[in-house]
Amino acid sequence: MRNRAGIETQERILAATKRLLAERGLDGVTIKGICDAAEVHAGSFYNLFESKEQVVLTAVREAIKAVDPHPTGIGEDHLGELVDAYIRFVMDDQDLARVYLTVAVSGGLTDPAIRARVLSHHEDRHARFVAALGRDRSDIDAEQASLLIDALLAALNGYAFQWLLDPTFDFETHARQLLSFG
Amino acid sequence: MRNRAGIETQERILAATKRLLAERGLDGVTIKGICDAAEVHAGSFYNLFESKEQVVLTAVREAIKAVDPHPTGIGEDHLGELVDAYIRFVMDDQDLARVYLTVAVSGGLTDPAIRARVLSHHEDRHARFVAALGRDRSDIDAEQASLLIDALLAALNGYAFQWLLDPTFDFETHARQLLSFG
DNA sequence: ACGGTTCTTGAGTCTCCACTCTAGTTCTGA
DNA sequence: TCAGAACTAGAGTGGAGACTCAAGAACCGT
Repeated sequence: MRNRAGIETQERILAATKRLLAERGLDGVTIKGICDAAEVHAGSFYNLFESKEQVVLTAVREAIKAVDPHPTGIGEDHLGELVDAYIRFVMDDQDLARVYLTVAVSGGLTDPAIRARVLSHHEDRHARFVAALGRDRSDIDAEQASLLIDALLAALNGYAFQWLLDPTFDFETHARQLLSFG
Repeated sequence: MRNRAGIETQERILAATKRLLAERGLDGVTIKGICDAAEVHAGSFYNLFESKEQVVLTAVREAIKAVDPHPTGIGEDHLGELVDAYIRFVMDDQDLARVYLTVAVSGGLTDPAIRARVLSHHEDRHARFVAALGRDRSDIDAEQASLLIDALLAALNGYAFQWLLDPTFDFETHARQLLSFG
């Protein structure tokens, strides 16, 4: 059983990990960095977490959960709502969004497990977007719809990446704009 | 003065560095990895290169040069030609393209110098694309043109990133498709 | 207020990395 | 061909990073 003090430091460590992940990316995070930021010594860290990997995975898992709060959710029957949901995710919890994007980007390139996860997540999203588009526009055939969604998601990802590099980039306006094409 | 043997080893080391950068990203590259891949010992490496940073920068510089062979080039007056040039860059020298993209992505997140470079390169490209669009379509005003190019470049970047994660992704077809929108 | 559990500390281990050094080998131009 | 320069091998250094450990301090149910 965990003491109140333990739970509190655990949360402090997790928060520090998220912040550092968002700031420095996967490889920029060190135990020393986390411990300094959380004002904790290495021994305490390892009393509360098994390994560096575990904190990072915990942080990432929370971020992924935040991207997709409702896998087959309500109120996302239309393309506009799906895009809105993504915009909201990015704007409402910017730190968590940065964690997700940073890890997807830096981890996707190097870690096969993360890459597989990112790609499969992309496929899921693609399917949902295509379904929504089909509902909105019955005049488009399946192949064309798939290509349109490819372009939409690519542009959303491109914007997200740009926002990662330049926090002043107006992600929301740009993302919303995309719906007026096609 | 450099011997023939030295020049050859130097090239082997540089080639290995590019391959590893493309495969593992900025942080995944180690001297040991490079030396193993190039079949060389650390002593030889440091006889031919000053530091790890130097080889990496050399590799990256070559990659950047390959992205933009003609900063104010001929035969790029139209949007289609600019997009074609980018597609050609990605398809013709895939390893170098991967180096560029990987470093832009993994370095852009962590290294302020690389980030600044990526962003300024993006701005340059944006300006050239907007100018080309203006030439093709005089009916579009400047602001609208800028937004359209934002979307086009974001989608191109998104596709490039997807191709990085999944080498079987058909970058060429998708990129070409983008021109039919807007 | 007592005893067992949980927390914290901080020095210490182990491994990996970038980089150095030296002694020996190969090249190359005169 | 031979001397000086360039190259290579491979052991070694110093530092950073992940993780451990033992001993004392704080916590908490009884």
